[in-house]
This record gives sequence, C-alpha cells and structure tokens, in this order.
Amino acid sequence: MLRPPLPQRTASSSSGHRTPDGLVLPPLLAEITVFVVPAKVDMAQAVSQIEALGGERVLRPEDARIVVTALRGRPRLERVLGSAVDTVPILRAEFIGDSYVLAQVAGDIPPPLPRWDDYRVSLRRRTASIELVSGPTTPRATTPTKQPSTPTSKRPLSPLSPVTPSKRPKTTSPETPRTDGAEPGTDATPDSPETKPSLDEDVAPYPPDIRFRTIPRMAVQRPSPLTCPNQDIIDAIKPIYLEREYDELAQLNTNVLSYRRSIAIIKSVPRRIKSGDEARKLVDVGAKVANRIDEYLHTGRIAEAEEIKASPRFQALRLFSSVWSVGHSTAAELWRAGCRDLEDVRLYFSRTDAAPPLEDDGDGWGYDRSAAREERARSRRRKEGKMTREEVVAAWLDLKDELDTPIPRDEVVEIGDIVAEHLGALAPGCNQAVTGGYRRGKETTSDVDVVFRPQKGEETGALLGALRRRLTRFGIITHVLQLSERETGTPLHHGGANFDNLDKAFVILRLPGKGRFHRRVDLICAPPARYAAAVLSWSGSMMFERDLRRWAEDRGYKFRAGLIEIATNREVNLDSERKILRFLELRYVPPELRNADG
DNA sequence: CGGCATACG
DNA sequence: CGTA
DNA sequence: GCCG
Repeated sequence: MLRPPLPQRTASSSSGHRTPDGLVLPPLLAEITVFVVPAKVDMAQAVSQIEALGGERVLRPEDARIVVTALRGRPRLERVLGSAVDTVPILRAEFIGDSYVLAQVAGDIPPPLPRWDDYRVSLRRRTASIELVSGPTTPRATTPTKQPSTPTSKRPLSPLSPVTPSKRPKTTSPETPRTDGAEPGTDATPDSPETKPSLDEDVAPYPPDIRFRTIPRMAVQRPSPLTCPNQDIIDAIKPIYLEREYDELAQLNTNVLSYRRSIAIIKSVPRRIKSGDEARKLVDVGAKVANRIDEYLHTGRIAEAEEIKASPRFQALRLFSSVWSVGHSTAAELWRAGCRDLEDVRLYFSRTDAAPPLEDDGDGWGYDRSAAREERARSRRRKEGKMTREEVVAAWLDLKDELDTPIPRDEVVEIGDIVAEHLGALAPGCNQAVTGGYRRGKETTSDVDVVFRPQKGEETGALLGALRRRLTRFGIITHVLQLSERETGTPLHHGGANFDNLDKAFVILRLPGKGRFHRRVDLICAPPARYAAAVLSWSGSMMFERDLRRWAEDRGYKFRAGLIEIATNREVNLDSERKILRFLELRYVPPELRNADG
C-alpha cells in the first residue's frame, strides 16, 4: 500500500481528528474507502470532509466501499465507474456532508453513520437494494424496539434468519402430539431403541419421571437446561476434576473428561437424584462418580473436594489461570516458580517475556526518540494482535476487576448493537448473531461472542480487518489479544483440504460513554456459506460441541467450520442450524437446551 | 484396551 | 501451550 | 473414568 496510515494528531487517543476549528471529530468514515467521482461541481469540500472524518479516498472505484458523486444517471456513471457501477454502492455527495454535520454535534457518544440506503443514486435499472443489517440500524436511538433480547419466550434467541424474521419452522401438524421420546415408559413404549421421536420435534426438557437409562449418550441428543435440580451435586464434585486439570499428566489423565461427561449428563436429569446407584443408570456415570454422589447425599459434602477448595495452591492456580494467556500448565509452573499472588505473576513475565526489539526503521539517529518509538510499537502491537505475553498479562491485570465483572444480558445486547452499527457502516446487509452463553440464555456472561458474515463477494478477512480497525479508531476496541485474519485474495470456499477457517479477533473493548467496563469480545467472521455452521460452532456449550463432533464422526462427517463428508472430502453447506442438525439425523436442540457444561 | 473435538496463533 |  |  502506498498510503500511510492516517495521521494521528492527538498523542493520547487515536480516535478523533482535529479540524481547523479545533474540534475533534469522531472518525465516522474510518475504514470506509471512498471513490469520489470527479465532476464539474466542485467536490473539494466532500474530499476534505472525507479526510476530516477519517475516511480514505481511493483512486479506483473497485477498491472503494462506496462511490460518492454529484452525477446522476446510469450512462454517465457507467462511463466513469465501468463495471463497478453495479458492484459498489453509489451515494449522493450529501452523504458526506450529512455525516460531517452529524460528526460536529457529536457529544460523548459518536453517532451512527447515516444509512447508505437514504443516499442511493437511483440508476433505474436494478437498483441494487441491499438488505438490512440484522441488528438494529440505529442501535442506541431509543429503547430497543424488538430486540432478540426481549424474552418473547417463543423463539427469542434464534439469529439465523434475521432478514426474514418470521420464517415459520413448520410446526408439525396438530395430529402429531408431543411424543418427545421424553414420554415416560408407558407400557406401550418400553424403552426399546424404537422410542425414537420424530426428527420434526425439537428437543424439549424431559418430564420429571424420565427413566435414567433412556437418556442418550450424547449431549446433542438431549436437553441440557441452564439450571438443573442437581446443581449442588455438580458443584460439590467440580473441584475434584478442576484440580486434576493442573496435573502434569492431565493430557493423558482423561478422567477429567470422564467427570465432565458425567456432569454433562446429570445436567439433563430433570429431577432430584436420590442415590449414587440411581445415578449409575445414566450412561457415563460410573462407580467412582456414584460414590462421590453418595458421599455428598449422605454427608452434605465431599471431603476431598472441600480440601481442594481450601488449599492455597488450588486457589492460586485458579487465580493465575484466570488471566488470559495463562493456562493450566503455566499456572502450575508459576506456582513452582514461587509465585503466590498476581503481582508475583506480573513480575515473573516481565522478567521472562521481554518485548521484542524494535525493528530499525532506518530513522537512525533518533536516540532521543526511542522511548516514543517504543510506545508506538507497543501501541501497534496492541491494535494488531501482536502483544507479547508480558503485555497481555500486564494489561489483563490492570483491567482484571472489570473483566471479571459478569456482563448482564442488556449489555451483551448493547455490545452486539455496536458491532452491528459499525458493520452496517462498512457493509450493510451483513448477518450477525450474538452467540455463546448469551444465546444459551445465561443471565450474565464473561465474554461476548459475535458471529457475522459478509455478503457474497467480500472477503471475510477484509471485513473483519476493517471492522477491527474501525472499532479501534473509535477507541472502542482497546486491545487485540489474538487475531487470525485470512489472507485477502484467496478464493472463497475451495473445498476439501483447503478448508480455510474462520477469521477471528479476540479483543477487549469498552463501549463509549461514561461508566463503561472493559469487556472480552470475540469477533468471528464466517464465509457466507458457512455462517450457520459458525453460529452452531460458537454457540456451545463445550460438551455440546464435542458431542456434536463425535456424533458427526460416527456418521462419516467431520464437523469443522462446516460439515465435510469424510469419504469424499466434500463440503456440505447448509444455511441453518436446523438443517445441519437434521442432516445429521438430530432433532433441533434450542440453544437454551445446550447448556451441557457444569 | 483404544478412544475421548477440533482448529489456529 | 494458549485460545475458542 | 467410562464406554464399547
């Protein structure tokens, strides 16, 4: 690229651009490449406003996200734009002026960019009317009108067809009553394998008298509600395997997995478990776990677990591994190295993991500027997902109180909305879904997962990159912890071996305005054809995902970012979760019933 | 006694 | 080994 | 640790 990054006038903040009047404007056009059609009418003002709003002018229309023009009429525009006339949105020049006015009155919170659709130059032929973003178009306008957050109780959390909201999932004909396979063993249905319910019925919570032996092995086959009647038992057992994860042999000691599976199936049990013996009827609950359950039911506690919880080592390990980039192994090593609190940990990494040397930029004799250069390099790493572990740990510890504060659902929605807003500013017509624990119905979460897709034609890596840089320019993204953006220029979905994965950015962000906390957010950009699979992948829970993959494997498919038939190495792309599950001969499991983790 | 999800930085 |  |  010839063009250097936009000048940073302000030393402290990267957001905002100072005008001659001394105003600091929000970069409403950040990451929006604009081709300005030359015209007799002077476009100088638009050009300077684009600059002032952080936009970037490009010289070729096909490199632009938008074209702005004073011209009208297809023939003239076609002469200037060539084939881009049909591929790049063409907006009246007022779009720039109005954006500029909007930016002037900006207060604490930057206003959303005006909608492209209000400025389209009509070309008579096939005015490419582009669909709306799935999120609200004017997010913070007033009260959210009818957001996915509102508990409409029917299908509150389904993000997959935002453009056609009322896509009836054809309720099976009324004469098919609800035989969920959850029917208790009336004599007509002895628990033979033939109790298989119709694939047309969604998975629903079990009736309280379900027989334990009939609860199926895989989490994808059964309901796992958020809360269950045996949560106290689960919590009592948990420390046992949590501690074992720090064992050096944890990789081999897959008994941790075994505990997790036991607990996962207990999550499906709709009534109080009465004894270890009873629990043993559940597949994946064996003698050991049954003993633990008995101990708990008889004494109200599990002695070994209580010891673990009381142990300083366990507490420290948990604390250490709550820091991003510190896992079980590292936590154990930190303990061995003598660390006992987080200050020790910070110091440990500042000794161990020094920042990389600055590459010489040829500026030679700038010895007195080395501190400033180092700071710039540090800032660049923070924006580009190249932070050293020392930096990650230090940043995390600085923000730990905020990052540890649970995120309520309303705020998750606000974060989803701001992503939608900026995605809408870059590429109206994208689909987006907030997945993760939020989608499974949790009241609070520890992070926010947002999955989105470009419209056909745009590279996922390019879109994610633009979104990430835009949110950074607005000062919303403060840290990029890790990044995987696909190279631009690789053709979409080249089947089989070249099964490229999703583009992801793991970031820390803070919403604009006062009193906001830093939050962990995962941004995931999926190729259009694999959007549904990506939503499925990113909705969890962990055990649900693992069992989905086991189940698929049993049927000759790999489930990665999409489905691949093992025999032929062919990709199977389906456009909804429902279809994917159906294709795998599974009933649809509503997200709120995928909470299979303890 | 082998297998336990999978991919990427 | 870390992240999801 | 538990299943097949």
